[in-house]
Amino acid sequence: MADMDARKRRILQAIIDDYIDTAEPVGSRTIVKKCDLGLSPATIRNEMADLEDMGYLKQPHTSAGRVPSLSGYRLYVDELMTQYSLTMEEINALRNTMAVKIDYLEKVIAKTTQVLSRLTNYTAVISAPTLTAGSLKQLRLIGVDAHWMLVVVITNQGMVKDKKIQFAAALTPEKISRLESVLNTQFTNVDFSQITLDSLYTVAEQSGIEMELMLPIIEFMRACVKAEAESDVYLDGAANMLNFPEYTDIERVKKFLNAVSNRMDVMRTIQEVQSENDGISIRIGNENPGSGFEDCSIITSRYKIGNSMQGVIGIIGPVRMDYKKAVSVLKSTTGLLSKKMLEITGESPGKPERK
Amino acid sequence: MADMDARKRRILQAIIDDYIDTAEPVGSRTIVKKCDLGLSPATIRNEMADLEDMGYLKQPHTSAGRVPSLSGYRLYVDELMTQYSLTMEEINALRNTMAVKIDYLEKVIAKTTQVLSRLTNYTAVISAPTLTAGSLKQLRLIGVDAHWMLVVVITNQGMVKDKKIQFAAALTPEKISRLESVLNTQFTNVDFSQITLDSLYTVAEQSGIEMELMLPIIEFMRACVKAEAESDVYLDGAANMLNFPEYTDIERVKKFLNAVSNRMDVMRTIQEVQSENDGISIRIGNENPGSGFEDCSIITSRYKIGNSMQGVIGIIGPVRMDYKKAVSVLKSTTGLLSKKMLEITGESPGKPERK
DNA sequence: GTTAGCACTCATTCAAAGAGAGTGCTAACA
DNA sequence: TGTTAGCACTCTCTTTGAATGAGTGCTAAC
Repeated sequence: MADMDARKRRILQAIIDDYIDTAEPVGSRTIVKKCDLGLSPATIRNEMADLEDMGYLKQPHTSAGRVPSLSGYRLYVDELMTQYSLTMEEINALRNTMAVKIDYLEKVIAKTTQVLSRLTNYTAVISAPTLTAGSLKQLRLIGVDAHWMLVVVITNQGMVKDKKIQFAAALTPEKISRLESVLNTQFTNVDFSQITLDSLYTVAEQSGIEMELMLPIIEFMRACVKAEAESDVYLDGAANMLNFPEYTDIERVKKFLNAVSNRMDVMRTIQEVQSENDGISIRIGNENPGSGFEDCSIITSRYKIGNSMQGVIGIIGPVRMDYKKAVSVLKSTTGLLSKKMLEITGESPGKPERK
Repeated sequence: MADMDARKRRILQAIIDDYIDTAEPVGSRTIVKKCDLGLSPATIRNEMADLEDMGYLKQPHTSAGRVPSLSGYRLYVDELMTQYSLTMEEINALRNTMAVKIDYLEKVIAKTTQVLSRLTNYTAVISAPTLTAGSLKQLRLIGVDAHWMLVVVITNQGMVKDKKIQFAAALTPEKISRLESVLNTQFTNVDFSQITLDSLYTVAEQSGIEMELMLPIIEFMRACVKAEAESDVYLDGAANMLNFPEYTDIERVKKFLNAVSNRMDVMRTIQEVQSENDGISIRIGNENPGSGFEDCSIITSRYKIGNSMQGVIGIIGPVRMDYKKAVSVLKSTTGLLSKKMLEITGESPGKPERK
C-alpha cells in the first residue's frame, strides 16, 4: 500500500479545505484547479484512491467526489491545518466587547459567549470560573429570622458566594456571632480541601458548638470549590447550527437542541474534553462521549484567573467546521477573557470603576 | 350575511378541535362523522362557506378543507373552548415535582419549567419572582479589600440579593460600619419606591457621608425591586417545537430559536402579555408584539408569593395549540408554584429543612 | 332549509427520462 | 516507473407528465 508522501498530504489538505468551504464532495478536477501541482485529474484520482485506501477519505457513492473521514479530519487538525489570522474587524469586535466596563462576572461571560458565537458562526459555550484551590478569607453569618441564616463566603480570590440556610433550632444573635467567630478563627486561610470531618469534630468539641449548626455551613463552603451548578454554563448561538447544510435534517436539529438544552450535560462534556490537555483541544465527531454531540466537533480551551480559578471556553460546530479559524478565535478570546476576569475579580491593579 | 347561530358555533368548534388534533385542513365529511348533528356534508359545506365569509375560517386553496383563521382561534379561546381535566398521571407528575425538598428558589423554578414543558409538549417559560413592593429589612456591608465592598440586601420578604461594588476611594472598616449603621437606621422598613434622590441628599448632609459612597448602594437596592436581569428567565422545551408539523420549515425554526435565545426579549414579551390581566391571558399569533413569536401563541399567568412578590409563568406553542389543555396545566402549575414558593421563602409556617 | 349529484380544482405521488458530475480502468507516453 | 488521455460506466438530481384522491361549489330536486 502506498505511503504518505508530501504530495498526498498536500492533496488531502486541499480536499479538506475545499470541503470545509463548500460542504460538497470534492472531485479531482476541483483539486487540479485549486492547487496547481502541474498534475492532471487522472493523477489526482489515483492519489485520491490511495488516500481512500488509507482511510482518510470516503466516497458517499461511486461517481461522487471524496469527503474527509473522521481520521482525515484528525490528521488535518493535527498536522495539515494552516494558521488563520483574525481580520481587523474580528479583532476589533473582540476588543470592543472586552473594553466595555462591566462589573458583574456573569455579564462578561455572557457577553463573551455572544461575541464568540457571532465571530465564528458556531455555538459558543463558556463555563463560569470555579475555584481550583481556594481558602476562606472571610465568613459572614447574618440572621434573617429565627430559623434562617444567610451564609456569605468570601474566598482568598475575592469571589463571593452566599446561601440562605434554614435551621431546625431557633437562632439567637449571640449564637450566630459566636459561630461566626469560631469558624473564622478556625478556617480562615485554610485550603478548603484540607477541611476534614475529623477536624470539624475537634472544633465542635473544643468550642461546644453543635455539629447541626456547623455542618451545613461547612458543606456550603466546600460546594463553593466544586464545579457545580448547571446555571453556570453560558451558551449562545445554538441557532447558528441551522445555517449549515448538514442540519437541514430535522431529526439532527432536534438531537442537537436536546443535547444543548441540558446544561449539566454540556458542562460535563466540555469539562471532559478539556481535562487531558491544557492548551487547545479538539474532539471530532464520535470522539465526543455519547452525549448528543456525536456529529459535532468541539474545540475547547481553558481560561485562568490568577492561578487558582479557571473555567472552560468552547466552540461547538459541525464536524465540517472551519478548524483553523475556530482555533484562532478561541485562542484570542481565551486570552482576553483571562485578562478581563483578572481586572474584575480585582486581583490585579484594576482601575476603580463606578456606577 | 348570515349570522352566528348555535349550529355554526358548534361546527366551528368541531373544526378547530379537529384541526388542533390533526394539523390537516378539515373537510365537511370529517365534521359529519365527528359530531352527529344529523346533517349531510353538503349542509356543512354551506355553513363552512358562511363561516369563511365571516372570517373565522380560511381555505389554503380551493379544494382543500378549512383551517381556522386567527379570529377563529380568538373566538374559540374566548367562547367555544371546553374544559380539559388533567389526568391522574399529569396531576401526579406535578405534585411529585413540587413535593421534592429543594431549598433554592432557582432550582424550584428550573424544575417547574421542565415539568411544565414536558406535560404540555410546548415551550415553558417562567420568570423569577420580583418584588412588587418591598422594603429593606437589613443591609449588610462587608469589606472585601481596600476598594471592594460586598453589599447584601435582605428584604422584608426574606429575599436576599448581593453585589460586589468597587469604590475609587479607599475603604476603612470604620467608614464601612458607619455607612452601614446610617443606611440601616435611615432606610429600614421604608418602601423602596419611597426613596428619592432628595431624601438621599438630606441623609448625606446630616450624616456627613459622601454621596459617592451611598449612591451605588442605593442604586443596587432599587435594582432589587425592578424586574431586570436576563438570567432570571427560565426556559425549557424549545426543542419540543420541532415535533409539530408547522416547524418542518427550517426558516421558521431558526426564527423561533433566535427569538427564544434572547432572554431579555422573552422576558419582555411575557411581561407585556401579562400586564393587562391578572388571570390567564392568551395571545394568538400576531397578537404578540413583533419579537419573533408571530407564529406562536403564548399563554401566561401570574404567580404570587405572599402579596409583594410575583412572577410570570407561560407556555409558548404553535398557533395550532391545544389551548384547553395548556390553560388547564398552566392553572394547576401556577397554583402549586405559588404555594411552594411561599414555603421556601419562609413566609408561611414552613417546616424546617436540613442539608 | 336540506340534500344528492356532478363537474372542477388543486396538491401529492410516482415512474420514467435526461443531464451532469465524477470515477475506474486501460493503454499510450516520457 | 510515474503520468496522462480517453472512454465506458455509475449514480444522483431534476424535470416532466400522468394518475390519484380529497374536497369543494353549484344546481336541481326533495
